[in-house]
Amino acid sequence: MSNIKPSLAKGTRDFSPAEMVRRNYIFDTIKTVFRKYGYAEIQTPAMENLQTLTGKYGDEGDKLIFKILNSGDFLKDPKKRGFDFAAEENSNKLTPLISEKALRYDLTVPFARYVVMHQNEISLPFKRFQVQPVWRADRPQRGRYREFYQCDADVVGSDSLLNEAEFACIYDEALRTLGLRDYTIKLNNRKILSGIAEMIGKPELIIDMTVAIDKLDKIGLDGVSKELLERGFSPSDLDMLKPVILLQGDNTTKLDSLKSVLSSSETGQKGIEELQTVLQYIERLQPALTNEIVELDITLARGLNYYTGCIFEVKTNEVAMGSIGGGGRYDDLTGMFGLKGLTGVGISFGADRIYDVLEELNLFPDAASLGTRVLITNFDVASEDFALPLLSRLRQAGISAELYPAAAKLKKQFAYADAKGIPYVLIVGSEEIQSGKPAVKNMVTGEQEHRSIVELIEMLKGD
RNA sequence: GUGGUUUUAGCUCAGUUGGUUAGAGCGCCUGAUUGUGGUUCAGGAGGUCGUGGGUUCGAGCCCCAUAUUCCACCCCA
Repeated sequence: MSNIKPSLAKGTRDFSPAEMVRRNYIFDTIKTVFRKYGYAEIQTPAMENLQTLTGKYGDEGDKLIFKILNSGDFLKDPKKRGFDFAAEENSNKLTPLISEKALRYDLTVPFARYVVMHQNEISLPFKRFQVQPVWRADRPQRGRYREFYQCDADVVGSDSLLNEAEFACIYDEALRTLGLRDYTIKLNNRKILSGIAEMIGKPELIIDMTVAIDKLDKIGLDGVSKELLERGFSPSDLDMLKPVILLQGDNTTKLDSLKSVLSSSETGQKGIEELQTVLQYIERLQPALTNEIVELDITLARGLNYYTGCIFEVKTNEVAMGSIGGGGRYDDLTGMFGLKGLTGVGISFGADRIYDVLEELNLFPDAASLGTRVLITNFDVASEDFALPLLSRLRQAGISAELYPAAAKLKKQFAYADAKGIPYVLIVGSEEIQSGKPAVKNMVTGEQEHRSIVELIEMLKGD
């Protein structure tokens, strides 16, 4: 066995016990809110058939899918089919011959596959949530990993805009429960963007238009104008676009101005109506949300091309960080798997980014109450004999307890408790065994006193 | 995929134009304290300088390749 230096695969991370406590706190909070709104959890495999995933995320996305090499002699198949290694310029045509499986790239496409495969068992509307890792062969950066967790909630088979409104509430409730105080839930509608493109008379350039104006807060109006010109828009198009992009005021004001600007576009009007309905629903569900936190943002485009209606994006205003969540409606979610006419709408929380935000704002609750509550020190065989039944009694009472596994020096045992953040240490030496009252030391205050076992259990339970 | 950047002790980082034996803080271990952590004091261990080549009398420092970290694009959670 050669001496290999241990290292992590690029863009992946280990999670220590302390980190897991915090990550689970985030996951549990989000899951609890999902359940509260009627979403049920599912899981799908880490790997899917490559065919299931390719072509769903665009050319860029396909490149970022982690493929799994076939087992055995994976070159056998291309050889048998007469694959001409010398003639092919790149490996694209070889890929399907040597790889049949890939790691999931997101949770939405596997969910669509799930719905189609289980259509006879599920009843519509079907509301599911899913918290699992996804993998992307992207170049890692801060807040950007090759393995990261998505927390998705989607509903299929309901075109009601109540779903959209409830997602805004879910975002609000989860983020508020996690301790965030200043965040914005941005809302837009793909139909409005289509309407704008129609208005200019260049509906075919909608993707180019949205990609460019999505960058407004990043590169400013001048940057956006420059990019629009590069992408095939004329200066007169820009004159028509500018007032729309720079729309100011509260949500009602924005919608009113859009109504007149997009009066010629049926699609645009539809989008405005949808947003109005969503905002009305939110107002009745959670009046504090409207205008305070939910903000209509025409420049919000999001990369995914399959959104057809409402689009969400959530940003925190307390820390400089990319979006911590996003989502939207996609008509015909399952069409790619042969099940037509099913509409879906969903959102996603970026748990890894939320972690960074909570850490920066110091919002994680004290982890001390979650680990071992009490450590029993170990002197010798006699003290072990006394400690073992006590250990069981403590655990039966629901108290997380440990006996130090060796008769090490007390100094070492105390240092262990200290390093692990265990708040109480029991000392059971010969005196304590005789009296039946262990000494209990509070590691925070340093106080130490003798307690009967009954008193001890009461104290540790109540605390 | 494009351009830059980082890598030296367990961790965070110094290290002069290329020149003896590569340093600090924190952490770790031992003792002061045979029944007491966190504070204090004394002592100690720990480094193929990311990896592989090259230049040189001599390389942590210069050159090439490669991996890795972080950053800006592209894109995205």
